[in-house]
Amino acid sequence: MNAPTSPLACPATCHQCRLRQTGAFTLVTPAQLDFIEGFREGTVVVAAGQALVRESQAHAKLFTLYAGWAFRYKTLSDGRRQILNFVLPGDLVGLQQEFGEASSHGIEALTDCALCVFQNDSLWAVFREHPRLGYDVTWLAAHGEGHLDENLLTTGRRNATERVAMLLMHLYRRLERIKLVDADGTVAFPLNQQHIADALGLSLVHTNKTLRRLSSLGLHELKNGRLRLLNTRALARIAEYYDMPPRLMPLL
Amino acid sequence: MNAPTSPLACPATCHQCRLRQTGAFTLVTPAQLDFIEGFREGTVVVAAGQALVRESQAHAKLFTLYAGWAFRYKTLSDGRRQILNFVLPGDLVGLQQEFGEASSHGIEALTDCALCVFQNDSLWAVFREHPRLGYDVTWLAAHGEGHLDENLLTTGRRNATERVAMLLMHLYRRLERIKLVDADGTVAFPLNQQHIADALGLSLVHTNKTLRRLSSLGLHELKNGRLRLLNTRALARIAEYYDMPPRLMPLL
DNA sequence: CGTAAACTTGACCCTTTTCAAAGCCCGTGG
DNA sequence: CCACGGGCTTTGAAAAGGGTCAAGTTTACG
Repeated sequence: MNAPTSPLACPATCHQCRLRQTGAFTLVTPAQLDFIEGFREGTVVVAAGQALVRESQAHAKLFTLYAGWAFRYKTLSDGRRQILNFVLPGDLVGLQQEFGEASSHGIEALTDCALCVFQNDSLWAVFREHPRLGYDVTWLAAHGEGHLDENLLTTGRRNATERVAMLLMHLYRRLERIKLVDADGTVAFPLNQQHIADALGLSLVHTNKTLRRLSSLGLHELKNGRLRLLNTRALARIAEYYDMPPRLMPLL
Repeated sequence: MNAPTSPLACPATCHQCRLRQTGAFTLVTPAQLDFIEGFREGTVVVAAGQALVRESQAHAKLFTLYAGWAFRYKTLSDGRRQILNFVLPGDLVGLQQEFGEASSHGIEALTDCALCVFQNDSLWAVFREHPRLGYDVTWLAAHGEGHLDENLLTTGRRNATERVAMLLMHLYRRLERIKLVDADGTVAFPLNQQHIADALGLSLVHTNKTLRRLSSLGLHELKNGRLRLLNTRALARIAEYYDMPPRLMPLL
């Protein structure tokens, strides 16, 4: 079993949270921050490849990813898998289980992950005692729906080239917001081609060929687990990706 | 212009709401019901084919569909359209716009619709004054995400037959919950094949052929705008549709 | 009745899938 | 230091599921 190798673990207190320093998140009052910290039940580190939530699991925890990548997915009985969305630092996950939707999805750590776990069964307390935070949770849920809408358009109506372009643009922009783009313009990109295929509703082989075509056209470069976009104009045009001005997001 | 023809308009007060009598929704206290009614800004009737929300519209209203069918969709510049989900009576819509997600989708009335419109900009008041209702809104948002997850699995990984079977089962079950199935086992089914195609990420022609195949196998019957499922076992098996025991849903 | 919209069907084409096999990268162990 | 093996990527070739085109046919309705 591979133990997680020095993953940026969550800081002891929310006051030191790296994420809040990125400028991507809404400001909170000290009182709210204290409350959030109290609501936090603990922090966990999970190794790459491990399940954060199993696909049938009825009552999973609510948590915010602090560092690393994860993904939500569903599978059919014969093994076909659809990745629903990627979970990046700052994302709140587990609302659906919180409300007892057993239907559900699995969540798997793509890289070593650090996460802040919240108390089970006390989400209601958040709403009761800090309506503002409840409102924020709803904001996040609505925002997550927006991502799913986009992914649905992608798998339902875009062709292979457009799908790949969309994925690259979308992930890159999300990483950019939380200041995960390196000075040299590259970002860590831990997905393998199977993940990309499963996220886009394509086969592995066709994903490979499409990826290859885009990179040979000079649109992107993907090596050593790092992604660099070489022609964002073209990628955005192909994908019809319109990035709205980045808005501040709530962070629990 | 076709004026809406006697569509079950919303009752004057929420106390007479037909939906609350279906047993599908959670009970609310009289105080909460009064609050909801106060939060309701008015009721509107919209004719089939009209837009409830235009696709670029920045600040749309929040509303609950009272009667009729609608659907949320997104389109690409060349006209390809993806239907994201169908909106049935009791569904709350517009959260995303409420939070200023301009990205967004359009919503179109599929049949004549009656809806309860809530006050703009005062969703926050709901959370502040009735945390319980805020919690319910979040529940609904999470539940909606569950639907999108399922649709994403469908368009991403199911084949044409499975997709159609899924759509029929899913809609039928939803209608069943809100007591819209007739005594003879049929339900009103206002979708045309183009809608089905757009929801499933298929072409019109292929949708037709698939639908035809399923009905000639005796799995369903679709005529005069009414749907009857003749072999739910088979349909459920094909689609891998597992309906969880119906849970009570909040209703605003 | 006549017209338009919606549904059907057949034929052909193309994107994507499936199958198969190499090649590559890297960590492990002899 | 090098052989071995496993995961991931690349390629080629063939098959298929689904898309596109082009007519019909039926149904809804004014």
